[in-house]
Order: sequence, then structure tokens, then C-alpha cells
Amino acid sequence: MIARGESESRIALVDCNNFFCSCERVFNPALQGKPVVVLSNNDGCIISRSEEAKALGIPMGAPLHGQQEVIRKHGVHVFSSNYTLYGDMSARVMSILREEVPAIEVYSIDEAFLGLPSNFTEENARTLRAKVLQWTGIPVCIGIGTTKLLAKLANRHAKKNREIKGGVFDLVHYPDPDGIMAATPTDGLWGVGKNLALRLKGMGITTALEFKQADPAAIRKSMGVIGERMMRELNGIPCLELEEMPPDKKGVMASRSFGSPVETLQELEEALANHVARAAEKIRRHGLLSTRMEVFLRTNRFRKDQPQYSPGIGITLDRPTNATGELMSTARELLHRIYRPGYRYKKTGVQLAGLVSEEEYQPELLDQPRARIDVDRIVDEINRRLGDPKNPVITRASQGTIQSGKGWRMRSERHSPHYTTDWKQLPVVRSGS
DNA sequence: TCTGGGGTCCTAGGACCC
DNA sequence: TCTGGGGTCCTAGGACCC
Repeated sequence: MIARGESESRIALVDCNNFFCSCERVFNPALQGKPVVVLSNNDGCIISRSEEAKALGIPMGAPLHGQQEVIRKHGVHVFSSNYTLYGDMSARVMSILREEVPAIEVYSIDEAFLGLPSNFTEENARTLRAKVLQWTGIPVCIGIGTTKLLAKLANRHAKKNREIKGGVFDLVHYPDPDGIMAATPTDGLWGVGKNLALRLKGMGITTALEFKQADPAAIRKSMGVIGERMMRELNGIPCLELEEMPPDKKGVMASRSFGSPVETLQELEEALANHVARAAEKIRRHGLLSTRMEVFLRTNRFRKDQPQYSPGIGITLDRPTNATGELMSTARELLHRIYRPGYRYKKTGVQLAGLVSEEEYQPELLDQPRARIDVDRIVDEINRRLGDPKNPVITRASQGTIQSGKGWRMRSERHSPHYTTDWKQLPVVRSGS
């Protein structure tokens, strides 16, 4: 028997500590050891905290106005966010990581998954950590596991026990992984938020270990493919692959809150024009065209005493475009359709969706009638070529739904009884067999 | 009074086509 | 005996993430 972990590939999650605060510190070393926070776009919320700020009890995402007292009392250093700086620092960190490992997925501005070579040790991870710190000034934590979810979990442990672990934790070679999981609440898992944690609790599951050992059918029924996937990942069965090439963007949004509420159509139009211009500029920069636009309005959801109205409307564009003027007049029309006087609006925004690349877009294709494909015939043909017709290699999947309380319902019995939304469950076709 | 912005994925259900 | 059924596309909404 091969010991688990020896033969399997391992994934590391590298996560920058308190990234935005750490960036500010790089350019102002006097902030070292002092409480620091970085604010969201309109200086509304606290979105990054140094360890010292966390120790003062300042919560993540807290509105600034609620923290003024503790800020004044302890001399917390407060910064507006500077995304240009953070993006630049992020690129430096990622380029160092890229040099050290064969495969990397940049997951967010401050995180990356690494595909590790089999001879990569915990000591190598420490060296990597030291190198990033030395060259960029950014401290990171590294967690190692056999799946992305486990790497995340290992990273969480590394962060929580930074003094003992030195910012690195290898769950794969740790003697008691179940002990770690038993000490991890479900909402500490990547992908489990408040609501899913509650749902799990309803099933008597409160820790990562209980989740790992739960009844797969029950999880599938209650949480769908997402739950099933997480459970498999917890058990060391990879379901989430390393994505070295980021997939194409599906949509681009531009929105802002107003400093003080806005009531007139004209003010909304002006703000929206701004957002459309930003969004259009962004898709042009990526060489994309939009085929669909959505516009929305929001009243202040925190003001329970005021009437709420939060409409949104979408439209499929006549033709793919990224021209600001064109998009602007469409946005204006949409705004007019949803605007109602008498409300105090707090936010508006636009989303450009259904993005297609300029290069691949060929207008003449739109005029062609769609080719019809006879799927049954193709399936028969593949089975005929690949094997015994009485024992088909593939069957045609059909569509069905999960009915709450009633289990699985096929829309048709005519095709495969093995319908699944998870392609990994489909039979594998081997060439040459 | 003040309380971010930008994303992804999954599911359900309706319109529509043949 | 009988009321069609399969499939795609679109949209809305929920949940989560950083």
C-alpha cells in the first residue's frame, strides 16, 4: 500500500498576510508594529487590518464611522485604498512564485495556488516565504494539501499558528490531519459561508472533520454539487483543478455608492454615464465586445425606516459593441425604464455581460442559419467505432432536476439513467480499447 | 449621518423551437 | 387509455469569495 501523500500531487496556497496593510508598510516602514487599516472605495468600510488592528478588536468590513473611537484612542493609521500600488506589489509577489514552481494559478490579488513538484519540502516552502519577504517586503503564509480545499485549510492553520509554524504548514505530512479538521469549524472552510454553515449545522455537522465523514448522499441532497465537491476535496479527492490560464471574463461591472442620497434622474444619469465609460474602457482594454447590458439602482438598504426600491434591468444588445456612446444611450434608456421618483437612491451601476472577443467576433456568422446536429446519430456512431454495440462506451445524458424531498427526477427515461451534472462521473473513453 | 466594489458558479423556471 | 417531449437559451436569484 502506498502511503497517502507520497504518491499524490500536492498543492500549496500562498496567501499574503493583511495584504493591503502590508503594502502600505512597505512604503512606510515606520508603520511596522503599529495598528494600520485600509479603507474601501468611498472610505466607508475597513477592508484590511494589520495584526495590531485586529488585536484592538476592529472587525473585518466594519464601517469606519463605528470605529472612530478606537482609532482615535489607539492612534490607528488609516489609509484610503490604492489599488494601483496593490496591483503592482501583487505582480511582484506572483512573479517570484512563478519562478519557483512549475505551475501557478493566481487566484486573487493576494493569493496563488502552486502545483508542487514531488520533491518540494516544507523547508523549501520556508525558503520561498523568506524570499518573497526579502524581495518584496510582503509576509505570506503557505499551506500545503492534496487538494485546493485542503491547501486552504492548511493555510488557515499556518496563519492562526504563525509563531509555532513559522507561516508554513504541510497538512499532507502532518501526523494528525483529523485533529486539525476537528478543530476547524465548517464556516472556516473555503466555500462555506454563513448560510451553508447553518444548513450543515441542521444536519448535525459543525466541524470540517464531521463534514468530511458525512453521508455523501445527504450532502448531495442538501447542498447539491457544491457540497458534494467540497466533501470530496476534504477527503483528498481533487475536484478543483489548478487553472493556470485564467478563463475569459464573463462580465465587467462598474458601480459606486453616492456620498449622500440622490433623487433626481439627472444626477443618476450623470453617475451612470461615468460608470458606463469606465466599464466600456475596461472591455476595450481587454479587446472584448459586450452583447448584453444590465443597469441597476439601489436605495440605502441600511435605512429600514425609508422606502426600499432596488430595481435592475437587462437587455440583449442589437449587436456586440464596446463603443462608449452606443452603450451610454442604451444605459440611459434602461435607467429611464426603472427610475421612479420619490426614492432616495444610494447606488447605481452597470454590468457589461456576454463578453466576446473582438478577434473572434465575425458579424457574418450571425446571418447564417444554425447548423443542426443529430446527437443520437453521433452517439451511435461513436459507440459503433469504439466498441461492442451491445455494451456502449458512452450513453447520451439527458436533463433532469432534483426535486426537494423527492430525490432525483429524470425528464425522460429514454436516455441515460446515469445523468449527472458532474462530468468527472461520466465513463472514461480510452483510446485504443 | 456614516456602513465597498467586483466577481464566480449553481439552480430553477419560462419562452421558444422542432 | 393517454395530455408530447427533448433541448437550448435566457433570466433571476441565491450563495460565496476576495
